[in-house]
Amino acid sequence: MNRKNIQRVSMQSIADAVGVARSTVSFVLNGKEKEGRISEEVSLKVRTAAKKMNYQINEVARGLRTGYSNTIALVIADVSDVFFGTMAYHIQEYAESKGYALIIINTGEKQERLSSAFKTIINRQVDGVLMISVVNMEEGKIEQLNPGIPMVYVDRYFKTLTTSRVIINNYEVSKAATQQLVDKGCRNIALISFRETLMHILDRKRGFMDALSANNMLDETLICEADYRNYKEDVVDFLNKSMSRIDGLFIVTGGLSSIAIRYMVNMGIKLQSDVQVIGFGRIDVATGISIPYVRQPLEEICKKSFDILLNRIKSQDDEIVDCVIPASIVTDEL
Amino acid sequence: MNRKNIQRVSMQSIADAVGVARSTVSFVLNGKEKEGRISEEVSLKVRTAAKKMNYQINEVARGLRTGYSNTIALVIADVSDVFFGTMAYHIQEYAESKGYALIIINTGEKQERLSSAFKTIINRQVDGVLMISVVNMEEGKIEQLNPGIPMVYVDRYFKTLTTSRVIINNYEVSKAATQQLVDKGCRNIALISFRETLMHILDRKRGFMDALSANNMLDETLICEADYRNYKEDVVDFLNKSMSRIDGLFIVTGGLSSIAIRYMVNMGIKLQSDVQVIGFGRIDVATGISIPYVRQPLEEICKKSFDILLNRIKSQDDEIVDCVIPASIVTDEL
DNA sequence: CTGAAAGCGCTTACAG
DNA sequence: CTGAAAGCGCTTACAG
Repeated sequence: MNRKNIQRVSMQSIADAVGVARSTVSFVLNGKEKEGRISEEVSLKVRTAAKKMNYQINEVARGLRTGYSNTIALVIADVSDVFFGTMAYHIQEYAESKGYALIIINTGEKQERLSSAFKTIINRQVDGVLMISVVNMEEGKIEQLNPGIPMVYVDRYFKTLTTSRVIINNYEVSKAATQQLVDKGCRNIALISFRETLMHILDRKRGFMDALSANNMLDETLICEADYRNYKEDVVDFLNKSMSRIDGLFIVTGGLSSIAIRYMVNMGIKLQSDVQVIGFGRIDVATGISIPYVRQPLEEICKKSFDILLNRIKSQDDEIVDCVIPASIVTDEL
Repeated sequence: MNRKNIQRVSMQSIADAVGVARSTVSFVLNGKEKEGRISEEVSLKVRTAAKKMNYQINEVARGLRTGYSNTIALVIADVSDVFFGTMAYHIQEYAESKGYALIIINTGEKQERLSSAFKTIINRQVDGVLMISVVNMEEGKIEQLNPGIPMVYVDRYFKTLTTSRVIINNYEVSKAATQQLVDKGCRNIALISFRETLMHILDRKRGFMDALSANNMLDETLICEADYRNYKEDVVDFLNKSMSRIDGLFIVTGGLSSIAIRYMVNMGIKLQSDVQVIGFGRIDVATGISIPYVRQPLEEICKKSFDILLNRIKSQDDEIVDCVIPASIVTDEL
């Protein structure tokens, strides 16, 4: 049974109204008058009729015919997280401006949900995927999870996987941030990070360690690598144990920063005097003190990712683009 | 030019492999063996082949044929906001479990973007819309913006518009929250709200005012109605002017709470001793003090909204459902 | 019990 | 310069 309650105007109805073939309507409305060798006059008539009848193309029909749905998918752990949500926002805005709809798929960081995501993506003829992959992925499995359509990895990436990607200069900015703690006079600097196989986390850790090694200050007992399934407890445990020895703290993600700073505020620790902190991403915590952080240019990352993806979709070449966008260390006004 | 690089298995290829008509395949794979009067034996062969060949239905083709895309849209101000992002998360999860994909459309609270949203929705044969409408909508305009497909208003609603909706008990819970401030001994209780035509905001204000009137405590000069385009400044201005006179504060949204609490923390005001606060939505601010708030049961709201929408899509009846889900006042542990 | 056929609304190679 | 026709991958009323 077809959906009868919605009567839409099709190219055929315009063709009937104007008195031409529907192929003519299609050529005109797609701006291919040249290709169809349609006269100025007919062209104008079609346009006018289409506007008057308020024609809206049926993307589903076009999609079936052309193989392109003008839809892209964003695969993400959890849109309700500010970091991911902000990416989703920028991507949707930009995609819309380019005529694309955005399907969002949450994975909850679960590997098995990636394959169901790809099923959806294939079923719906999604044209391309912006992928923020899943935590602690087994290296071998990633390659298999290739839907065979254009895909760009955003923010997170894998060493062994050669796909286009857009990331920030994780190593360099982390090294600089750590050095900044040293420059402020910290001598016992801790790292709060994840136990992870994702490269961006490893790069941040490497930046931290190289900076401290260069200053002969590395103390491996001051490195906390939380388990992502249990990171709140892990961070709190670490701080309970080590806080008294720490005068500087580098934290590699926004989620971890929230936890650590909440803890310190609750414990009455004086931020930026008892202990200097630098986090990743704006600290969304009203401490009454401004805390420097690594600012990731999310809008730029999203637009760049989309551009690369779109180019890949349209040109069908298989060139792999590896784009690094520099992040900077900033301190917001209160 | 068709997309040749992806070779997918169609019902036809299964039909060829098994040696039946593709209509038979369709009946079997849709669980309509009865309707197509297909034998057990053929049915089994088809299923086995489909599994072996890893058949994935083409939803675009089915959509064109049936008129249903198995896609719903969430229209929202801004996914990067925690409140909206959390809704998006729950809706996507639930929709996926029911076989639906979720398209997200941000409006940025702009009226004109609603009509472009509806264009997308129509173009893509979206089956239904979960609508979190736009701020300060002109009443007359809402009715016109009807895409003619099933729609459920979520959280926000209009007085004059009769559509299905899922909301919380804004009036009652706000009255109770305000009364709670009175019970704690506050005598100069302020309201921070928006200058708005949306009913949920008006209801919250009404709850506040009725509670204070009943206690003979209403002071209209302690009501701040911020302009949403400029709400941060408006809130700060109000607090600058009135903070000294206030011992209780009721704040009607999470966004406003953030601003107000940040301000107070920065000014060194002692929360819950200098001034008692109750907000809407969890206070995402590490103050070292736990602040009570109105907890909106977002997952429940989202599921209920989706259920109502789905029912409307499937049954095609025009019954209007008006669902009120009770919110509660809670205080989280630190 | 099963298959051929029409049709959803497009696009585009082809014929005239 | 323009139109008839095929086909994208499905669903389903219909004929046998």
